[in-house]
Amino acid sequence: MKISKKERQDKLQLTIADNPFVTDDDLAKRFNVSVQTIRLDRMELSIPELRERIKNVAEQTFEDEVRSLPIGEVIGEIIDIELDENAISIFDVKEEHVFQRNQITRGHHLFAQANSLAVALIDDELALTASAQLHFNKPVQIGERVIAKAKVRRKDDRRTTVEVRSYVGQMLVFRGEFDMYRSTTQVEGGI
Amino acid sequence: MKISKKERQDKLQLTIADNPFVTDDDLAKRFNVSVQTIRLDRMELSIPELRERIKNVAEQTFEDEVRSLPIGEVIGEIIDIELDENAISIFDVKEEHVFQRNQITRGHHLFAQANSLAVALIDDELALTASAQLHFNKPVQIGERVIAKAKVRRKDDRRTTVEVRSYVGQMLVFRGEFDMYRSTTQVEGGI
DNA sequence: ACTCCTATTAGTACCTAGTGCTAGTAGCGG
DNA sequence: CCGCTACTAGCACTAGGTACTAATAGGAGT
Repeated sequence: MKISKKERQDKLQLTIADNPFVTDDDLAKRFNVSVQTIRLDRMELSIPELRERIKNVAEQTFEDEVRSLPIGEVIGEIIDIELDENAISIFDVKEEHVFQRNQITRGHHLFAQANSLAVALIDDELALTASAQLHFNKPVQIGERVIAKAKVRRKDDRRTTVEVRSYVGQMLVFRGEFDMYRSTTQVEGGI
Repeated sequence: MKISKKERQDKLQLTIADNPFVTDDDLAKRFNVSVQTIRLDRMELSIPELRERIKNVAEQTFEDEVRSLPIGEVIGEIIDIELDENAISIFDVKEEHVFQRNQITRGHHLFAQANSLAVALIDDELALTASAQLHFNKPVQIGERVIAKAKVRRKDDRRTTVEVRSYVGQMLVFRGEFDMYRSTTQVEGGI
């Protein structure tokens, strides 16, 4: 009971896509053909050998790691800061920051840029966000550069209120007001 | 100019951790020793061979993919969902989620968990956050498990309001109210 | 000085999962 | 019967190893 070449190659493609870890030998047994036939099939379909497939999978994740880990402590790049007064950071929206289906920046990246800028702005050992009001005014697309401008609005002995406005070009895309604890007095809440 | 065995093995470990794709040959040249020495080192340190290392990286991501892709783009893991009603997700706080200096979870991760849960809850093609009020009630430490519970509060023809409460054990650590756009009508703002 | 020990190097046979190449066969259409 | 496609078989070779044996250099201890 043999299946056609076309059919076998279709199934071969699906099988490898589903599990890149199968050897030619496995495939030969699965489809009741010789190893050589499998190799001819792979060649016709331009499917690389097992080791290359595995390496590709590994390299993908490795790149993702180096791309997302150096978040360091501030999201975006601070280009200007005067402690307890104001600060500016830029954040370039890349592929990993957007929803796949519509290429719109995921909200937590805009929040992260604004919030980490607010934290950096506080001239204190420890600054924690107690609460925040956020407004997402305009979707940000992949490839756009977001410039966040933070200003200290109010300050008393325990709290600081920071307002952050984020722009793409002249357009206000995000606005947030962050109520921040400072650490000199003992903290009872906040992040 | 030779370095000690101990020092070489320490550096070897770092080198491989940094880049699992190096061959014994590369390493031998880098440390000016023979390939055999590298192999003895790897054996003493129980470091598997190149192919195994690559395979491990690939298998990890492959597992991660099946685990995280079907859920799509949610931060944390959804354990229960009733569309347009309520949803629950869990998020385990690891090293990469905290401030280095105090081991407290960075706010945007709590926001991301809550916000992506709110997005997932909306039974619509496209859901964007328009605005949000956040309250960070208690710092979350590394190693803790955050359980976010989302409930739809109000719903009209264009907007849905979702409330998310996040707990560590019995303790409320975060509360957020998300005002969400739905896509059926054209969007004018929001993320 | 001689021995023991560790570190290192060298070399061989073998393994897997292949590539690249040549050659041969089976079945079918015209 | 010729030609074509599909398939199979075998050999040499490759990378990046494992597993093993053997040799050598240098120092510590006696």
